[in-house]
Amino acid sequence: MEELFKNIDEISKNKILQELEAITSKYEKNKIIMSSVKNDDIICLIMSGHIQVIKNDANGNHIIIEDLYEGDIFGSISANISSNDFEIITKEESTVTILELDNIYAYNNNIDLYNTFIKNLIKVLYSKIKEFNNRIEILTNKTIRDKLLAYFKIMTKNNNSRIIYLPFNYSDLADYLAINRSAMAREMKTLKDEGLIETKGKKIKLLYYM
Amino acid sequence: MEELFKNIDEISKNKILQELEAITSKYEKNKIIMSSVKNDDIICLIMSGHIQVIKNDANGNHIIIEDLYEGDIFGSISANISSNDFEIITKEESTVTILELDNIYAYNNNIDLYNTFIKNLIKVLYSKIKEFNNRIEILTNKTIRDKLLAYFKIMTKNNNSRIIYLPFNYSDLADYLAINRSAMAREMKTLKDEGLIETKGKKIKLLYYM
DNA sequence: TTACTCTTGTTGCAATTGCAACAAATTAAA
DNA sequence: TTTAATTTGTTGCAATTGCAACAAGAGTAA
Repeated sequence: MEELFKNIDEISKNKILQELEAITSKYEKNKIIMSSVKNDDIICLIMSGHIQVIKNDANGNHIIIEDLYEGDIFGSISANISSNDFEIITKEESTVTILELDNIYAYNNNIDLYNTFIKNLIKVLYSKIKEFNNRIEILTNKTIRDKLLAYFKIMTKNNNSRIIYLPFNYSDLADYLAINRSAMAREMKTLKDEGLIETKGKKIKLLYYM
Repeated sequence: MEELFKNIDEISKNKILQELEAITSKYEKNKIIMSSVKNDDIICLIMSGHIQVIKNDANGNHIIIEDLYEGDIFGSISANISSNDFEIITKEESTVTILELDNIYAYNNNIDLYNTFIKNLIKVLYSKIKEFNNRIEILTNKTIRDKLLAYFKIMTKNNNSRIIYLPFNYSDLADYLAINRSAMAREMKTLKDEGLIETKGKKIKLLYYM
């Protein structure tokens, strides 16, 4: 079960969702999600599936802002997601639940249950912040090489292993790092030639010390 | 009063801080803050002053990760802040309070007070996420021009005005956008020459429609 | 197997950016 | 006010990156 409902049984979970007037929707693969919620301050929780938040800019760049799986959240959070050039796309059939923050604040029944839920929510928000911090650390590097190395470093730290299994293909990785795919491929080759990494498909082995 | 203690009077605030075993420290201007807290999951709240989280990389780049004022939070949040190349620097004399998440979870007295505090905390975390989302939107642009325009767009949205007062100098702005200062100055000149903006010191007036 | 689609590797070239260095302007301090 | 320190503007040049185009490879479905 997702982190947000940790230590909460199925019945209580449904009760909370109902009392918070949560809206759950199911989407087929490769569909663009449109929110019908007017309120800006919402939390969208992925109950199942795989979703990406994408930014398409005027130059035809296709950037992966977030790559999300079960238990992850995203928001209208970015006041920007409502903007034209953002898209939320299902990469697999997915189920999404939308919670309005105002309802969460207003909620007052069932103190014990509420407390558990709220604490879980804080954990979820906190880890989102951590994740974004990592993302920012990567993106603030000026060169492609440094972005790649920063990405490797964070993956290594998260998985406690010097062998990285990319969660997406190289084209998507470039979109995630906001760099040009072929320029990235060129730099990957340099890293290999210098003996810093070895790759086999989506498996990358780091050969240097950090 | 900061958002975190909204609707909480001074006495109750101190009570909460005490019960959460919060540690408050005061720092002179231009000091590097070192945390003595071992725990990774902490929330550092700026009670007063001005603080920057800085990343210095091997190439001598000096990046402003966060620019923070009273009421803002930062964390060891980035698992990276403990890392060598991160620095937390006071730009003015500042007071910082460190809260451990575990203590917040464990807290159980005084339900009403706790509830108010927790809801405030959720708001604070949520707005941090929004802020980071904006930051990521800016940083994922490939060109300096697009980074500047994205920055202007967000500033315009936040302040609901097409006149922007930069919160820092141009050198720091470049560090914040993770771009080279002189290359940024060059691009600013181009924007001016094209009649898209007018500047006077730290005041920037947008002349185009979005 | 064959045909088709999607992903990856590679390359030359143009555009953008970083870097360094210095002058001009502004701000702060004595 | 005078001096010193910091910030801003500018430029040429080198390095990096984006872009486009295409070949090679991998994966899928018929």
